[in-house]
Amino acid sequence: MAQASGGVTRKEKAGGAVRADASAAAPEGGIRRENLRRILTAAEQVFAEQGYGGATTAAIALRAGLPKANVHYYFSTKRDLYRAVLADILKQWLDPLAHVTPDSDPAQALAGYIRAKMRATRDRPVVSKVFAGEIIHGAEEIWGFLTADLKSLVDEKAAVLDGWIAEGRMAPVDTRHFFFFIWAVTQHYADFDAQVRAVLGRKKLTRRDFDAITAEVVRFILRGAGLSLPAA
Amino acid sequence: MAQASGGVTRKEKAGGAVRADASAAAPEGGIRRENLRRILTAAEQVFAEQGYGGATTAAIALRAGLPKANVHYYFSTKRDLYRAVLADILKQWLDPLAHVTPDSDPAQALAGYIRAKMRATRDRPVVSKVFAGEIIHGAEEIWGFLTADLKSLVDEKAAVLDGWIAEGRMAPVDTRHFFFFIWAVTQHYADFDAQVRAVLGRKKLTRRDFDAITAEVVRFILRGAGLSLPAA
DNA sequence: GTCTATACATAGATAGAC
DNA sequence: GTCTATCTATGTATAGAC
Repeated sequence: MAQASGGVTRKEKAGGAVRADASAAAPEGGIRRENLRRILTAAEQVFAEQGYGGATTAAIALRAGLPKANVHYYFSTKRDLYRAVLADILKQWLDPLAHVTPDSDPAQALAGYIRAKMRATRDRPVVSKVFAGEIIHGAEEIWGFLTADLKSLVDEKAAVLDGWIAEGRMAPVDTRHFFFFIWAVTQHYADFDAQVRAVLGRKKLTRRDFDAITAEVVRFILRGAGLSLPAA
Repeated sequence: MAQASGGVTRKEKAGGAVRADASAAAPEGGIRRENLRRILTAAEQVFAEQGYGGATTAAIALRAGLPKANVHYYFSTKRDLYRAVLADILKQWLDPLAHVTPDSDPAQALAGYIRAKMRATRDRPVVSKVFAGEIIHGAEEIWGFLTADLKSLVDEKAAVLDGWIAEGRMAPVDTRHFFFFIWAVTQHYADFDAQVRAVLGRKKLTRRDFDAITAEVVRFILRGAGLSLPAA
């Protein structure tokens, strides 16, 4: 409130980008940070619901609770904002694969990976939908990520699985396609949830539903790799 | 050329919809039919590439090789055109499931279904992408189809599989989710082909690639159901 | 039945007061 | 750093000559 903006004699360059200068006492610690977060969250939802083409900056601003011009202040173009949303998403996309290491038990490691993917699906379905839309429409914006980061990681983890196969610890499958199968099935429950609910005749899937589905998915995929979990 | 359009004294109602009246000798059999086909094909591609929101009637008209106004002559709104494209798609969506009947051999029948789905994926990837986009964004337009036609068909076919399970002819799986798994994996190769190509490091998947992938998919899914094909 | 020209709305983006 | 008012481009849709 008491934000005295006048009287600053120091010259300031226009167009500064990364500067996190919080002159004049930001009361609750970073309006900028807060607004960025609001915009990114809102954008993620609108892009997921409407697609890139169908999303409007007005709708994003509305959901973020900010005026339209404010969105353009932080992201000069709609495409810029879209890229930022994708960058945000990619950061968390690779994490779950950490479960898969050469010395782990195949069934346990893969089950862990699948469960992590299903958990991400349940907790942040919008993320999966934005990602899906991007790939369906050609993946122009994340082509570099797919051909570099994702490809190397898959190559690396596929090699781990190939090792397991060589040791007779799992059935001989095409390991890279095996990852595709895992992604296909897990993401299906985020991206195609409308179809899943329609066919099952459910208005909404409960947490309990999701746990049951996860167990079924794990069983199915492991069996496809000639594995199974101890009955516990 | 010699198309005498004047002199018709017969009164014609405006806004007639379904009339297939080919007055005044259509030389090569149905300009209307031909144009409708061109528009629908073009629209299918543009919707697949850009999404509903990103698609423009101008782009569709351009690809159809017709003036923009002509598109609006046949489909008064963009949404109408979109609905027509979806209707076209839904007609062929259920067909492949015909393979699955109570008296068929489980492995053979399911393999046939999976192969049919993969073939459709390869031959008409755009169809799958339009369908995917529609579901991802809430399936408003095809909700009726999903909850009625698709649901009944799945319920019916799931009952067939439940029968097989009761007879011990396949592993006990949740049969409706089993269909989700099949759709997820098969459609992944149409909808996420960009990701598949990026990770495999291939510019384009050949016909041979596709046959190999299909075989791998069949093996994987059947094994997930405790089945396998005779080695042939 | 076809197509040019155009109306009308809304989109993305910016200028400039605060 | 924020936001009202506005510019310009583009989109959907239509009127009306041919």
